[in-house]
Amino acid sequence: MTTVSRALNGYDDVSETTRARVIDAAQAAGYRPNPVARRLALGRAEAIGLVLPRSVGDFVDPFFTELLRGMASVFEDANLDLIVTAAPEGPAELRVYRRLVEGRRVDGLIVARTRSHDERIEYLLDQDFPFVCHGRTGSDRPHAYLDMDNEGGFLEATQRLIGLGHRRIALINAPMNLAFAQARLIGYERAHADAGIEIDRTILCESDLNEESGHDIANRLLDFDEPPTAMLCASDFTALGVMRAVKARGLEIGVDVSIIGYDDIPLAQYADPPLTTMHQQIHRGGARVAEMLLARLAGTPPEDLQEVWPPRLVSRATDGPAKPIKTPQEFVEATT
Amino acid sequence: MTTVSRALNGYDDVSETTRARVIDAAQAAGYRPNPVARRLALGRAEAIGLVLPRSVGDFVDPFFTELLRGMASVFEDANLDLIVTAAPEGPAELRVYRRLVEGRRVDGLIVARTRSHDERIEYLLDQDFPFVCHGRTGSDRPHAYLDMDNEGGFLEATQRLIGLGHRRIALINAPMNLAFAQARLIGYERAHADAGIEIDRTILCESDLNEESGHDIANRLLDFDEPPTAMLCASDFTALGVMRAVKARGLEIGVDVSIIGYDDIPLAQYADPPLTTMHQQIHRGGARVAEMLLARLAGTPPEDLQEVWPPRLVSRATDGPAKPIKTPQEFVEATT
DNA sequence: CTGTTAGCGCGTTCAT
DNA sequence: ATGAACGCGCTAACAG
Repeated sequence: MTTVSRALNGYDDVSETTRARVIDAAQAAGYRPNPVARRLALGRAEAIGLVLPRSVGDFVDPFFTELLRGMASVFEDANLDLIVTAAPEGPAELRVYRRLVEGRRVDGLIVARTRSHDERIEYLLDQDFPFVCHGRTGSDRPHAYLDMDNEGGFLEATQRLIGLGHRRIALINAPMNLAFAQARLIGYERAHADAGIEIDRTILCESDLNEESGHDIANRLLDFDEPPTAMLCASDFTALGVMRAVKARGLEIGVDVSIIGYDDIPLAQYADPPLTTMHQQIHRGGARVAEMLLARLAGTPPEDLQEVWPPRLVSRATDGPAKPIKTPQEFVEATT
Repeated sequence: MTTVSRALNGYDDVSETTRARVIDAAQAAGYRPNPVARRLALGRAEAIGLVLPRSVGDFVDPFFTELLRGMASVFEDANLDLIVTAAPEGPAELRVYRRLVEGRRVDGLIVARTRSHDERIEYLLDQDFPFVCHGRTGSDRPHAYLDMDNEGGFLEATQRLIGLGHRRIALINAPMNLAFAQARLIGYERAHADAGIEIDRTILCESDLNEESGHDIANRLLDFDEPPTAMLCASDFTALGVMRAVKARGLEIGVDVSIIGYDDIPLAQYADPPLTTMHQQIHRGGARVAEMLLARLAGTPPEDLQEVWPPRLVSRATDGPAKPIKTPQEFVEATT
């Protein structure tokens, strides 16, 4: 019985012939070690947890399935179960984390949708519990994360618009409690600072990451005396809403108003006109986060598990050169 | 020690005062029963499995997150872990099921995206393993399921189009190996039979449930000598692709061509024009499936766990009366 | 009503 | 290189 365990778990103090014999016998008898007994003996849960966050407009977020799929196969290969729970933001959320951690139900956690001040992360750090974030957070204590370079992405997108001559670029950001929203604002600001352009704070907005919200905000912006000539959106869904508002006013997208989205959802390339946006590899990101957690559990210090992936600008047809702004003088000339 | 277990697990052979004392002490000491030890003693996994299927165009499926969320809270309240894995269709998929079932990693399973002939279901029935399907399948052996009434939904949608005077209604269905695709075809056929309308099989198509596929199929249909006056789509994404193709030809949606989608994705109401489609409550469905599995584990026979929910037609602006078909005679009169 | 004892099925010391 | 005995932390059967 002992030998069986040692053979199956690949110990080196068992002869190869014996091992082969054991494996054959196990195969023939259809024997599978009971994972629960194994877990009790080892004192490990052999499971990883992921808590699905619920925030506004989350239905529109096709990412979690993709993220899950990316992670699932990695964990499966490592013989770890992936346990998924759900919790709304707030005290209930932390209770779920406590149950998982203090109930020793999981050996590690993936924290998704990080917030700039994130109590979940502070809690896990306090408990010295292994985890990897998908996204960054404000905490200065070392921890593992994989994040997209939101700052760089918005820097690039903003620079592109500035390069096209735009000077009034609205930012339709995500809710500012989300860490990536802050990063994006910084990228946006940096591009302006580098170009020596002053930002009009009245055209900085927060959206709920869905179509309707983008539509409403765009309408508000277009009502301004001096509306923005370009709008930089936090998600493609937001951008689609913006496009709808712009079209409804008879303005031409990419000519009268330039629009850039974020995420590169499959629909983006089929929008009318096709949407310029930033692409990121969700599936591969999920797999990588899982691998990082494996490394963390194997002892790699968190400082060595910090990655930032660049998004890729996908240039399509919703952005174009800024219309030269007419001076009052020119305006008179043009209309007479 | 025994008393502790009995008190905490709510047995009735322990005095209330003792129970209170035990609970207080447990609270004070921060004691949490070790779930792994409990599982070993009970011989249960206290976990439920869900295998994410991967098929064509799945990225566009925003449902799984919603479905997961619906299930997760129910299982959490029942102290069951929800274990999520992923597998592509095929032999690998069945291996994942085997690992879960034969490795005693879960007490029950949710089977999503059922196929008309579904080996997963046959396997689970053979093993006499508890499970609930989200969707139906061709098996005649009794098993638990929650399904949307796809047949009724497409019956209703088709009847609506027929009522509007349409006689050439294209069906842009999902891949026919999926059970719901077959049900939808039947609903479509029944509506035609009831109205005494012959179906032209050349306008029956299969799409990949995404925008691009809908676009391509619509273009093919519109090239016909006698193109359909209405198109019934398997998903809203498909319908959006159809709309794009129709618009590109300068045809007016809801006038020249009527379109009905399926799913009522959030974007549907903001499409141009707003999309008529069928709505279903994914989140509540997920919760219900979870409850049904709980009942199944508690001993309810599968025959008593079969539910079919009606989808709801959401009438918006992509469908309208069929243009009266001109006879050659009328055509001559109209053009002279 | 409550305490004692055995056993769930592994992994792992310690002998051999 | 292998086998015997113990323990992981809990629940359940059995006494008291």
